Amino acid sequence: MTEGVSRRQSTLDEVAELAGVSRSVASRALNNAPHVSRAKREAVERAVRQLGYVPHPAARALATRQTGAAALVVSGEDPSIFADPFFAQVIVGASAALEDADLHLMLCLAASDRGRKRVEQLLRSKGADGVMLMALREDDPLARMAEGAEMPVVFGGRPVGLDPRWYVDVDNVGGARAATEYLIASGRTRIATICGRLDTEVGRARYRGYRDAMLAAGLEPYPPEGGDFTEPSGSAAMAALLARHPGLDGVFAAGDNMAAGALRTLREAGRPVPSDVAVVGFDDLAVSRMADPPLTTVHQPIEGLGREMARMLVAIIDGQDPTPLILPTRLVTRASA
Amino acid sequence: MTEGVSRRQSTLDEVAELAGVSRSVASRALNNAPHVSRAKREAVERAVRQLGYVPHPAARALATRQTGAAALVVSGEDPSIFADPFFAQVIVGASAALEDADLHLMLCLAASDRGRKRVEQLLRSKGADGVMLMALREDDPLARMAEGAEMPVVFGGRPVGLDPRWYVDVDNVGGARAATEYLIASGRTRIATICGRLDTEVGRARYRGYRDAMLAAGLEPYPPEGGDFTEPSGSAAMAALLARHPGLDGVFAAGDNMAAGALRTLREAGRPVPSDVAVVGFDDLAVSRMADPPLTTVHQPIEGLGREMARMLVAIIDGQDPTPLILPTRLVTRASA
DNA sequence: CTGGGAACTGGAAGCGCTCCCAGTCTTCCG
DNA sequence: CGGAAGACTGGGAGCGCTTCCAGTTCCCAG
Repeated sequence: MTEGVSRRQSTLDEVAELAGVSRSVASRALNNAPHVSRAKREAVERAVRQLGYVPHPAARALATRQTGAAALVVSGEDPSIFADPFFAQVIVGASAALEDADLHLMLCLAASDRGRKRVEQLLRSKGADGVMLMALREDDPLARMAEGAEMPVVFGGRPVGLDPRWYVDVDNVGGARAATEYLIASGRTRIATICGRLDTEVGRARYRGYRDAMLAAGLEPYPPEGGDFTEPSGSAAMAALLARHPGLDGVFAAGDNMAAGALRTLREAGRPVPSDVAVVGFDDLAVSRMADPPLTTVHQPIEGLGREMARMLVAIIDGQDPTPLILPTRLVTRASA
Repeated sequence: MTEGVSRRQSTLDEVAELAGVSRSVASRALNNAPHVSRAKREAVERAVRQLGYVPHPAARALATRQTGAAALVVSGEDPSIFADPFFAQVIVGASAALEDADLHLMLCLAASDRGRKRVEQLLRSKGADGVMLMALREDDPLARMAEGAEMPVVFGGRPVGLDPRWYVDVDNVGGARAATEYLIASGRTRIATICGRLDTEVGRARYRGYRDAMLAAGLEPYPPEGGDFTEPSGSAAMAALLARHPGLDGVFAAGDNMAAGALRTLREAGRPVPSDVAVVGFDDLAVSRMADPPLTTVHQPIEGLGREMARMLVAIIDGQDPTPLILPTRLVTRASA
């Protein structure tokens, strides 16, 4: 019961000595491996408690060649891309799943060259047991590094032009199609789109979904009006759209932040939503509920994305070979469309 | 030039052998320590490049007793508290500063008991070189753990009832006072407040600032109407306030999310902002710019908070003893007040 | 009572790196 | 030209843990 508060960090040797067993037995007891008699196991446990012993992670890592950590790397030249609440939710999910596997989470914001270099080091030095990779753009140097890495790598969202072995993605095409179809079903015919960066697979997939739905309904898809998933870019794109196609009566924005920006521009332009222009977003971020009017949007399981990525990674680390996963999306109708 | 792509991870011994030097020299060359002749240093560098050698972090950690990582732990029983974009910004700042010091970022969301246990292990096993601690509540078990830890600990925001040696905080009292004074200066007299959790120092400090300003102006401060920094809580608190004090003409909300909620309730209640009720928030999150009307709020340097925490931690790790830091806040006037 | 196997035990060899230290080689001053 | 300060060098002892393996002990069928 006497929680030891020894100054110096105690070692396994000390535990073994106090328990009157050899270091090997103590080690086995600790990792509850077989071949330890009940008596000694208990003696070791007692000693551990008495000494307040905690194994030294580095030593263990060195011996087992496992670090006990997984990395989540977020690519993007501007670190503020990470400020998008999207990532926070991914992290919540990933963190929970990693906790279940008793792995620590290392976070790498690979924005600068320096940051990328460090990620590369991490990959090559086996500084983690596995990596989750997010927000890759076309020709992202991180993709190549990851390919070469001898380490489990799970992609969050498919990277452009690559077909990785392990990834978790969201049904972007289906979601975008559903959103557009909803707009069409509500009687809109001049439906434009504000799309995300087209050098990302998300951006492309959502545009593809929009276009598919338009074509299927015999409508003319608008050319992509580009945003970068941020609120200001959505606002600007909406303004451009309004200037070019004043007669539009519907907008599918490939992200809620952009949709919020579009809403702001429409409000400022005196175009009531949804009576004049209907707007549908994508993501179902908190902002969609707080927007005015509340945003009809495509819900995607963001936390689930993080969770599944982590789970998949854990499975790979455990020697399994899970199959890629595509998470479903679903339309959430609110007031904006 | 031949980037080696050896399957197995190469070791320092191999580098040394290839360079024709001893392991010691190779090690010194790598860490550019003194006592290595120019020739050998170059030979080592060449060998490193040829082998694509990257030092093994665990081995290094074991030998140096330094892990090369710092942890950011966010406390809170509900992991979704972390979804607040506030933390994302803190992370961006901290990440950048840690990168400068070549430290990795470990993220711990200490929500469950299990999570807390893991943090404790981390603290006691020296699994990181230092820790940044955020969002502590009154009687947070994490505080005690941190006190006992023989590891540099920097607090982000002062914890309730403790006076830690190292912390970075934001001038919450001053910011809240400025916000309230602004409301007063604009002629409002019946100014209520929606405060944050009063079991956190932030919540208390902001209420104190509000109260100070009210008293100084000879006005009667309203009793704290409680929120928990989330949008729904702000909305609910506003509704309660409206029911209790229909005549109020100003509200200071101790957080932008809550302010956004208040705005929503006011809109739904048909109380125009700011003509009828003026609203000031705190945080200057993205939502404040996107709100309708755009929110007058107290800007706090969130990324700076993260950055300074990390810098302070690095300084401590380097053996210095920096003094606590209180970052300034400043009022940003927009349309809501 | 035996022999044989299963269950247990602890010595020892690493894991890959750092760093102390004793020894070697320069170099330069008196 | 002798010698010592000073710059280099590499051997070796760890850092704390896991794990292989040879040796012990124990139990039970024969």
